[in-house]
Amino acid sequence: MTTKKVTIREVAQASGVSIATVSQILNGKTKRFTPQTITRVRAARDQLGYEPDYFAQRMITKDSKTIGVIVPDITNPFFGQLLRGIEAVLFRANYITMLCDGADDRLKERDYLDELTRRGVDGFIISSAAVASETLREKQRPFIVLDQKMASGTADAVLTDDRQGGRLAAEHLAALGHQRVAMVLPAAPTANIARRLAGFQTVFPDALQIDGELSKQGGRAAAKALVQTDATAVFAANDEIAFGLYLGLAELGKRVPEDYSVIGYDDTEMAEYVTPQLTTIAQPITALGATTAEMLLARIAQPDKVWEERLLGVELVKRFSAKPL
Amino acid sequence: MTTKKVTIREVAQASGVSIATVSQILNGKTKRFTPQTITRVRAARDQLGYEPDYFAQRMITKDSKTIGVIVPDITNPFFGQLLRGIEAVLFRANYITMLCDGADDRLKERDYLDELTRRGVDGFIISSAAVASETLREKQRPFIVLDQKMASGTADAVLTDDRQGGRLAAEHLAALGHQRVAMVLPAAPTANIARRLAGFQTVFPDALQIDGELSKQGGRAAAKALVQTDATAVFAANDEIAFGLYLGLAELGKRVPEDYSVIGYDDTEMAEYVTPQLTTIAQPITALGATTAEMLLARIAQPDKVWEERLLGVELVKRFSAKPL
DNA sequence: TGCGTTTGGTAAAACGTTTTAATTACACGT
DNA sequence: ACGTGTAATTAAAACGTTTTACCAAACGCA
Repeated sequence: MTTKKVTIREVAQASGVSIATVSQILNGKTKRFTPQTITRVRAARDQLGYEPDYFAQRMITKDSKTIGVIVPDITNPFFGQLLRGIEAVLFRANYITMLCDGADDRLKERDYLDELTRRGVDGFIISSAAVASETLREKQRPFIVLDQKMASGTADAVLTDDRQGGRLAAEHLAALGHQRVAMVLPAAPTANIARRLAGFQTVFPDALQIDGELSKQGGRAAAKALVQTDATAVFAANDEIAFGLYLGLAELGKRVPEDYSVIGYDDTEMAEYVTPQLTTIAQPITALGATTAEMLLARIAQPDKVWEERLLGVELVKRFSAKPL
Repeated sequence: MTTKKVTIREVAQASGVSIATVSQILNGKTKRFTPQTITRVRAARDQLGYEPDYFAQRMITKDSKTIGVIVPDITNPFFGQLLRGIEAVLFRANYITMLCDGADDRLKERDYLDELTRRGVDGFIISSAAVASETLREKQRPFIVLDQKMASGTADAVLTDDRQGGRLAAEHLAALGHQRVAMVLPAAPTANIARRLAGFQTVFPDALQIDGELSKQGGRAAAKALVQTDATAVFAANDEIAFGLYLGLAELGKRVPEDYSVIGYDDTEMAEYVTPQLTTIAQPITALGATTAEMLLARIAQPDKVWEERLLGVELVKRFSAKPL
């Protein structure tokens, strides 16, 4: 706090021109100036170590070079990987990402939304179902919603083919000879989870549904309900639940895959490291993040272009948690 | 973008007072005004939906109510949990946290540091070893460094008792009858990892050291080196490595804990869900984050208080990945 | 009445930029 | 000598607050 800030005025002084000149030259509007002045100004800038004051700049040009990202649970490695993708492209475009962990708290997410708006973020990436699209729209900022289809034709969106993912899981189980199957998913599923279920039901119209939060704990608890049924295979709404199932089932003396085949969803890194290695539906997590960020940037650059919607594919990766009946 | 911003001037107009009055009242400096004007102003504020412009405010009062947090790898669940702790207390204090994923890239971390400084963050929480304390100091901002002891008496720090953690792991292994043991850790360990090693060597002065990055991949690769030795037990520098070891060992036809006892470090959530459940040294991860944030806030409130250093305890949690020889 | 003191409030400066319209200087053609 | 055009630069407004010093009116009191 000891060294005081060097201002544009001092640079102007040092190079013997007006502050308007300095501002323009340093912002690349170099057309109208003579080579000498240009070098003179730049030299002064370097020599004094001048950095334009961020807030003063923002007062004029209202953009902030900042994107707000809201995720529901930063503790879930899925979002860690997703953020990698988002953040990488944003950083390359010189944007700073403001990460907000909603912690599954609707109110908190709202607060964040308000505060970030006040702070003039240039756009939002919403990866949580908890924020309604109207709320978002009234903020009058570009936003893109991830993995959560909203009223279409009214916002950008990037989706993965959840329906296909659900079907893939079901088909694999069916091919393995399973007839009685269950899916564990939250009691109030978000749109994307619901689509996974729908896809699953394409093959198993009367699959059992077991309640379970989207977390390891949720899966662990769901195991108790599972063993009461006559199902021989489970489809977990995400990998975290599947991991929970592993433990919950073990606690009840059941083995995977001998007693229960289980299929996860996401293909998070850990899926490969768990025993037995988890058969799961792979989403291109990092690519998902990257694509999202790119689309938002495109929207910011060109606010009036037509709404775009992108669908990314998924695939089944067979490992060892599902076996023939 | 259609509705234009409502400014303090309009509020003043609406309540028939000057903008100075509005500003003061709305900032709680309510002492000098009559109850009626106060209510009148507040009413106008509410009625017009006035929100002070963030950037204009920041131009005057230089604080930004923002903390920059830099982590080396957001993909590692340890940092997810840590962030939970940090973010929760910051949010409660009305601070926004700007999360930056260093992605193990020194240069990127530097860039972030520069940019955040320019944007006037009120302080930094550094959880990565890659940024040097001098670099940090020259930013002239309060900062606190986590789990990484720097030149002491010159910055705040919160540490966990890594040395004790290392010793605990070693003692457990010794009690189980192991004599030949190894530790896997990065070739260029950071200060905290080095302390774990030192503690471990307290009991096993000539423990083998196997190179391995702090990731699942790192552990997986290290397994190959491990099986070349005559060690019967491994101490992994963190849980991620331990998980990697599980897989790597399995790929080589070895079983845990029958062939190798393994002990992890961190007690991340996953430790309980893996099979066999991982014996590990528990750090109070979320508390660690919370404490750090609190200390930084305290420093910001009172920049000249004496440097503080806090040491948090660790404990051994026995599960099933280490067994008697 | 006169005078210091409190009360309630405001004018104006300051924060550090960007941007627009104006100004100067000069060359050129007639 | 005079307009005309153009190239280089700048003065000044604007952005929306907070803060400080000052002011007028009312009050207390001998």
